[in-house]
Amino acid sequence: MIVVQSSSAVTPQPAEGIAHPARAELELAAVLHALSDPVRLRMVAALAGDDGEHTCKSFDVPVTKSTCTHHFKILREAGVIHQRQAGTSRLNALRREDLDARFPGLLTTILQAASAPHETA
Amino acid sequence: MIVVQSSSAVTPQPAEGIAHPARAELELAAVLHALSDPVRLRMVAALAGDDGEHTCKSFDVPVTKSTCTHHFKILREAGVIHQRQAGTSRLNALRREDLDARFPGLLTTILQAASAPHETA
DNA sequence: CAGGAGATACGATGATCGTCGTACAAAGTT
DNA sequence: AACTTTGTACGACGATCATCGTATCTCCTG
Repeated sequence: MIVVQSSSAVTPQPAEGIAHPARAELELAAVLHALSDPVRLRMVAALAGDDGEHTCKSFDVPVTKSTCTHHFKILREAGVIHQRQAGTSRLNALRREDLDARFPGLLTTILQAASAPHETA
Repeated sequence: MIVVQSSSAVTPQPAEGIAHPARAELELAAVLHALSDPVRLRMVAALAGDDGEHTCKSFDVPVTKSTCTHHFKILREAGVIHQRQAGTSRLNALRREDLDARFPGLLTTILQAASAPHETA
């Protein structure tokens, strides 16, 4: 299962219909809303665990596939994650650089808060 | 169930009747949700401006009094603000200490993000 | 006491949300 | 080709939300 990645500048592919907001267009309210759901918070925490890309399947959340897709859409449209197609899978990655540039420290602080005692649910 | 109340005014609700969650009970998701509304974000930013207490009236938000009350309830129940009765007015204050203790840096970071360029709306 | 000011309570309404099931599409695998 | 895997699309549902208008309450002041 080797994914062939081009060595050239891949150009932030729109990937045929997967729309992502530009860095300058990230809205704080949207980001906070995206992170205000326990399921999504868990997803983001998992993504932040190792900065790699995760398939949708690799998340341990108590919802169905449909709901997962829905949550990923919210996260993507808020600019929290980036989605990239790779075969039958869709790889999800945290847009950490963009978020840090736009809202310095926000992501880190929220993830810390999320892993605080009594909040590990 | 029809209750005829207040005909002979008894035991009105003192300031103690306003319920606030304890520090240990603050939930991240609730806080993030409370702050994910532009109007509430503005209110909190105003409260953070000078750490004093603000009456409900003193906020410049484009909603009616009813809606204001609603937003304050959300903020209070999430533990973001503290409300205290003072005469006919209700004084609102940011629960900065509790928030900082529970979610270190969160409030500061969000407020910074809220006052970032392009987000000053 | 009567009136005004500050704020809540109580619907009501239209919008959005979180969840699901089913159906469908694309890319590997056998 | 047929099947499996991975994920989306489309409704649908109950729940919550943000907003408002109006009625009501409490306190202060004339």
